[in-house]
Amino acid sequence: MSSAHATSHDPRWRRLPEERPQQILDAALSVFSEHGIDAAKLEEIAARAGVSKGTIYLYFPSKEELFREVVRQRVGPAIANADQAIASDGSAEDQLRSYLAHQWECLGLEDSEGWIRLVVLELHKYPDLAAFHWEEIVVRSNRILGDIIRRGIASGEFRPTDPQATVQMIKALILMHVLWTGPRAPAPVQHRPAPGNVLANITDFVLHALRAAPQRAVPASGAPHA
Amino acid sequence: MSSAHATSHDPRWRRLPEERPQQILDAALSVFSEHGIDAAKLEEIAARAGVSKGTIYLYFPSKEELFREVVRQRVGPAIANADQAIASDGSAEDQLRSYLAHQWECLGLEDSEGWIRLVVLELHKYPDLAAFHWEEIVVRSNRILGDIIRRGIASGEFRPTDPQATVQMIKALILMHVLWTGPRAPAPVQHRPAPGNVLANITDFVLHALRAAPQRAVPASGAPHA
DNA sequence: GTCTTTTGACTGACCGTTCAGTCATATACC
DNA sequence: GGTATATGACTGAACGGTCAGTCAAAAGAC
Repeated sequence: MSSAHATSHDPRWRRLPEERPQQILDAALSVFSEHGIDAAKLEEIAARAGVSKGTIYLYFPSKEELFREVVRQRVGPAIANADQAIASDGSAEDQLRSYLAHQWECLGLEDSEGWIRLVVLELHKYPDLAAFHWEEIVVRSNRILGDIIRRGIASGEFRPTDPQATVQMIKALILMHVLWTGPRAPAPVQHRPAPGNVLANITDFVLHALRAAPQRAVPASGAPHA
Repeated sequence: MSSAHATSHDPRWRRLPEERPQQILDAALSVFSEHGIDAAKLEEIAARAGVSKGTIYLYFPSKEELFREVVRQRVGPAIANADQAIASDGSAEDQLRSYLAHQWECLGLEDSEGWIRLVVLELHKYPDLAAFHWEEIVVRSNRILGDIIRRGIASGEFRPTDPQATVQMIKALILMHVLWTGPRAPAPVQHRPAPGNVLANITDFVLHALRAAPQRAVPASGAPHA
């Protein structure tokens, strides 16, 4: 509605040069998540951003560069955030529990499943972006989880293992289960694991795999688990 | 320069109507593995089969139907085979060890990594084929592994868990590690896990996660509340 | 020669990219 | 305030490359 202006119709568009890049990046994130890199159509990104195809090229030089910018401005920070927010005190087991819960929560968000798919499936086609992603995201993320494992081993809570290998076990479980519980899971709906149980099952599996063996000389009573 | 005597040159092609379908299916398997469904080009399949593009259409009505036939005739049997060949005697732990080793061996073969990628990440675009794959391959395969788990639980070798959830843990570990050790892994070469260690690490991780606690004493060792 | 099999140029659709033109807004001038 | 002019954000038709699928003609088999 135009209060000051008495024009007969709403303008077909408004000048919003400051907001355009963000609108386009948001639209691109959702379309890339949904369809992957190659299958994402600029027409659809434009439509979701509420602009026309040509407008995208006023702000980004190409589809590939638009993709890079989405990674830098949207995805990178989101993943970095998923790795933060872990209490640094408490037992290694508690830390690991809260790490798993936080990861599961972050990866359950809207675009995560599609983006994981994209990274696993298509990112290798863009080697420099894959390298960027590896260094900036994966290495950092692995170090955080690795530190939890190492601390647990040092304190005797966890049995001695190769921390790097253990990190990969845990990530494999999380990532695969995100794919399997997401909207494009291969299983018919009625056969999918209930998302509520999955976190508990992963946590249980991981902790049993890592906990130090009981010391035989000191029998004790009571089970840590029901 | 020495042709026997009669013909002036070798024929450019021979009529091989019986062998054509197999040649095309083999070529299609390798190209689909390498590039995925959408990015696979019929020209490339034709070239690898040693025929021209038009010939494919003499034997298969469309790219999608060709893909279906590859699944039915090549991939399905291969995966079924990977699930067989497990000794049915011995302890559950031995069975699980040999199951993991056999899977790892089968999935290390040439086209496996590409197909896993394709199935996990792209198959959902073809819902009826995804349903076919689920029923014919996944359910069957999960039952075999599930039986090993159930037997181990029944015999007391493994702690009680939800067998279905456990099957998914194990499959998640195997599948993800196949992707991570394959040629299109996201990690720079020097950071990839050595394939030789991966099987041992997975086996170790899984067995520790599943083994029943020692029966006489479940100790509260370590100092969780330090 | 006839019949079967194969070829590869062709078609049409699709999509990233371009650019000449449109029009909402800002500024200059009264 | 109102009107003229300038700006540049935005549009969408058009272009060029790619690729699944077609078909008339060529090449083998007999």
